[in-house]
Amino acid sequence: MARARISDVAAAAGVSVTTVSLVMNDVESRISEQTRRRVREAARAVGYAPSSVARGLRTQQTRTVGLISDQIATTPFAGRMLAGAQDAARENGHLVFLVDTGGNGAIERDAITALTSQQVDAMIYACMWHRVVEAPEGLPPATVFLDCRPAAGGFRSVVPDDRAGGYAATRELIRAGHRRIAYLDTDDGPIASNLRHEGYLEALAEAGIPVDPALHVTGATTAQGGRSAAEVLLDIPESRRPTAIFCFNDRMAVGAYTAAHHRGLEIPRDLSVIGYDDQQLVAAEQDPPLTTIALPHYEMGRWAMEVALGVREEGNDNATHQMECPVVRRDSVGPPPAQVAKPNRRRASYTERLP
Amino acid sequence: MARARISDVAAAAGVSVTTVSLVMNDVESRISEQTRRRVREAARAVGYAPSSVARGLRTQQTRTVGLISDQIATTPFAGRMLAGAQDAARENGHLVFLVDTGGNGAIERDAITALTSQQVDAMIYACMWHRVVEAPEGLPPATVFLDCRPAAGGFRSVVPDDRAGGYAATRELIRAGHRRIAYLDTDDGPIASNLRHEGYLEALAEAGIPVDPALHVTGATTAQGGRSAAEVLLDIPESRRPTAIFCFNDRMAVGAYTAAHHRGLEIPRDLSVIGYDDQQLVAAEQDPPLTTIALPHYEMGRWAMEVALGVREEGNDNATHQMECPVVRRDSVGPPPAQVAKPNRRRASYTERLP
DNA sequence: TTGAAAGCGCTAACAC
DNA sequence: GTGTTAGCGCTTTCAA
Repeated sequence: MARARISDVAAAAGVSVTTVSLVMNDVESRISEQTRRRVREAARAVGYAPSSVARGLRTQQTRTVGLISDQIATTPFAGRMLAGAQDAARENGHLVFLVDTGGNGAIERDAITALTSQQVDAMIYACMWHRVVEAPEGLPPATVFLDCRPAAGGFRSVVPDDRAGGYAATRELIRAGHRRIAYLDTDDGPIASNLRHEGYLEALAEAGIPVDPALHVTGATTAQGGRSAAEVLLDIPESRRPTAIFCFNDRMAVGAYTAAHHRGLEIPRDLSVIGYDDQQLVAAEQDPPLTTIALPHYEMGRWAMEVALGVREEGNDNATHQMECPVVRRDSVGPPPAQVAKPNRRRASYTERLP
Repeated sequence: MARARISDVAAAAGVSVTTVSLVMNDVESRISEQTRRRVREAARAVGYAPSSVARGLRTQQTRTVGLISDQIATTPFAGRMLAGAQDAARENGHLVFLVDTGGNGAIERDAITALTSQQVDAMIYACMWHRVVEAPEGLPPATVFLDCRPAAGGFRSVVPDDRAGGYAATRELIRAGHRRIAYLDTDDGPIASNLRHEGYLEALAEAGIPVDPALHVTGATTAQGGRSAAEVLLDIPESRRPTAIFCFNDRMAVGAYTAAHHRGLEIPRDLSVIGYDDQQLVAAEQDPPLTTIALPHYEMGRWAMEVALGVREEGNDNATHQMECPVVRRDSVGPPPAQVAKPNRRRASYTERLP
């Protein structure tokens, strides 16, 4: 059976289409309560669902948003970001078109064309990790960049505050009593790498801890990469060896765990470790559960959508919004082992961050 | 500046809108090559992008698909499934509306209404793990169920062949020489749990291996759950202790690793382990990398989309399509340790499955 | 080989 | 309080 049209409802209720339209859209109250009821009943009776397509054509507003992302498939981060964007879209009565380009330029161009043809009300351009990107041609100027920043500016964008995150991670270790703190960095070149390093240096400087270049090592952003880099650190003679390692991400932190275990070092008794990302199914499942810095993916997704839909006022059309990365305390950070003497057996107990 | 309309192109090219429409849609070749060129040039000149909304209203085909899923945020599986669906949609010129309901019934109902109003050409109802579900009201009959099966039937659906997967996993261990093979199951009650168990029993029976109830243990589907359950298995006196463990999923297998390591058992020398899911950032990153059974998420996503769009013919509108779960060989399966005597130091080398 | 015109289902300006 | 009608931008039938 074919879709019911507004005229079917009008006929069934014995009114005009105008009346039906007015009732369905809750416009003014110039319609009598009795008529409203009759219309609504008729609509239900004929199984009427208004056509968003016809409405979109008429009003030139589709109540849809386009979300272009480079990779949803290969990173498990995507979920939270999409969830935030989705929730905000739903709360504002919008549906989202999701297009995953896999980083392919041709697909990206086609996606922009297709979404433009669909006359989406707003567009979001998302990356799955913090990056600086060339803004592709054809994006509407109101596009919001999510977890990335357009190289030439000109768009609103939201990214994590990696510098503050690096600072917070290092502060966390300093506060636990550490002075020989390593930064297990990556050489894969993400923009976050430098930013977190800056935060690390800032926290060190603030605490009056001299920088030891030997404590800055690098590796690939994998468990294996983290393990190799951690081994370099643990090879340092004990007097100068780090008592705590701040890892670029959770995966590398897992590698640091492995390296430590292979030398009989127990975490956090002999070595404190802090990660970054708060990656689901990774950070919390380690033994001991990994203290880490969370990327505010959900919040960034929500922010981007709200700004894109215009429900959140953001003054500058050309500004990058930085979002805080909170510390998630678990059990991989404790006080440093007692100097020179026997290792200190006391084990700090940290509790999981409350929601 | 406002969108260019088809009439703008017509005016610019000095032809009628009919001609422009015909050219833009590559209909017949009744238009002279010269006119075609003129039209295309004019379209480019005025920056014309046809309105899918107007076209959708006219043709009653929107070239959009609705994909409703219960959870994209909380499982890292989603990505591959979405990627498969996306790719198939794109290849067929369709855009996908993604709605994540978080399992909330009210949101689900609203989503179905919204997608119906958008007049999507097809609909997919996806779960993030293999389940039997109550089909919600209002789904079009042509909806395809992805990674789940409607309890009452009546829809096409695609799910992983968990029974065959359990069989394959167990076969893999039998072929490596094991006879005392445990099934580290879950008591969280997913439908896959029983199916994989059936496959396990079938492989055992086929090989003439008697079933030892002590080798069937259960736990929560987490690393911690896997660890506790594995400890029960490893507490069994060595003569009857399993030499291989088939784990319900990769996370539980990680727990089995931990339990083994805490007893000084080396994998795969002293104990072989096989997982399920081939979960990214988990299976491959273990030490040693975990041999596992892959869930065909990408393929299922693609299958569902192709069937939904009608580009793949599937006879029965009421049939459940089962998809193979391939073995992914890594390094956690080897021959059983030599009986009674000293452990066999030989270590089997398996190579990663080629793409 | 090309064009005129109807109409997809809805909203909103205007008339009553 | 309610109804008539034009028109959103396109496709497609029919006529030339």
